Amino acid sequence: MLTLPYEEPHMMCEPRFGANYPRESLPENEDEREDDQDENGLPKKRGPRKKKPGKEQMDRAKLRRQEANARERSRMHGLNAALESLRKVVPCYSKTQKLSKIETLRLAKNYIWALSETLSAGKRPDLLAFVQTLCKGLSQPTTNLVAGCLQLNARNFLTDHNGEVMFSGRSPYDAMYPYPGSDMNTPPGHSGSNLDSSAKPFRHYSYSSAYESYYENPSPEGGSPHFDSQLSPPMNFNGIFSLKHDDPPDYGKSSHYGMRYCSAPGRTALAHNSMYRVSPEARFPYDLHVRSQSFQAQGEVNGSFHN
DNA sequence: TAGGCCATCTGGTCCT
DNA sequence: AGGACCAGATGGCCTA
Repeated sequence: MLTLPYEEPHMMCEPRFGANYPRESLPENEDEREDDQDENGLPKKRGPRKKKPGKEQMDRAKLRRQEANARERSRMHGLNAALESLRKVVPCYSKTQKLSKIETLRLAKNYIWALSETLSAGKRPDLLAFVQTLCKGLSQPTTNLVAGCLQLNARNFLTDHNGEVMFSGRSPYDAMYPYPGSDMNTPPGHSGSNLDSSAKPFRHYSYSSAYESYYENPSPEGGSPHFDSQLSPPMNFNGIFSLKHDDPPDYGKSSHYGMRYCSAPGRTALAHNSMYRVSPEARFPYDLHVRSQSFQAQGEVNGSFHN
């Protein structure tokens, strides 16, 4: 049903008028419309003539419409807030380069799916498959973003001359985002940061701790992992590359891709299982071919999902 | 400049 | 009757 909107443009509280109707082309007053024709110029059907609303009803209708608009705005703001919180728990969160709404939903769906697959498989997942699942159906830029996260993180994932995984120190993001209530493995001089956190919007992703908790306490009695952080999903993959040896001098400059940071209060218990203090062979939840694999991840992901 | 994304307005529908 | 939810329409902003 097409009816004229209630408000005149000058009556609108909002700067913009919902422009379904080209108001300039409409008569100023509904009374001025041709009574014998409908909006298509066709003769109107006869019937009981509608009683014209009085001024009081019109005012009331205006008020109700304005209230409905305000409610709708508020509802959409709530929806956006929920979406923003969702952005924070999917990989590659950035304050500065936000995923679009649709991409956020897609990535979240893929993320849940990938994690579910991992859990149901009950074994260490394959990185590439995980990333491919993560990127399924995403746009090219978002795929690049996700794959870029991996690639950047992989720069900090080192192996020694035997091909063994080396863990050294904190990740740049540990330095950038001081871990609340924890100085675990904090080398002297690493507690602070000379980097402006506002310029490092991406959160550090941690995969291992939650994963370890899950697999080290397989029985329900053993207690489920404490994922009591609002912003931390149960499991994150990107963080597997967050291990650091040397900070690249251009770290954070050459790319804004980053890693998830599980730093919310309440994560301390998990942090004691952190990747930084475990043997990679014994604890690291991932296949250790990730280094070579990850460097081709972006291309393979792109190839897999965008052809 | 075209296209993508977004906020907003709006009327319709459903539910309480 | 009124609120929540939804989808369509439109214009603004930004970027390639």
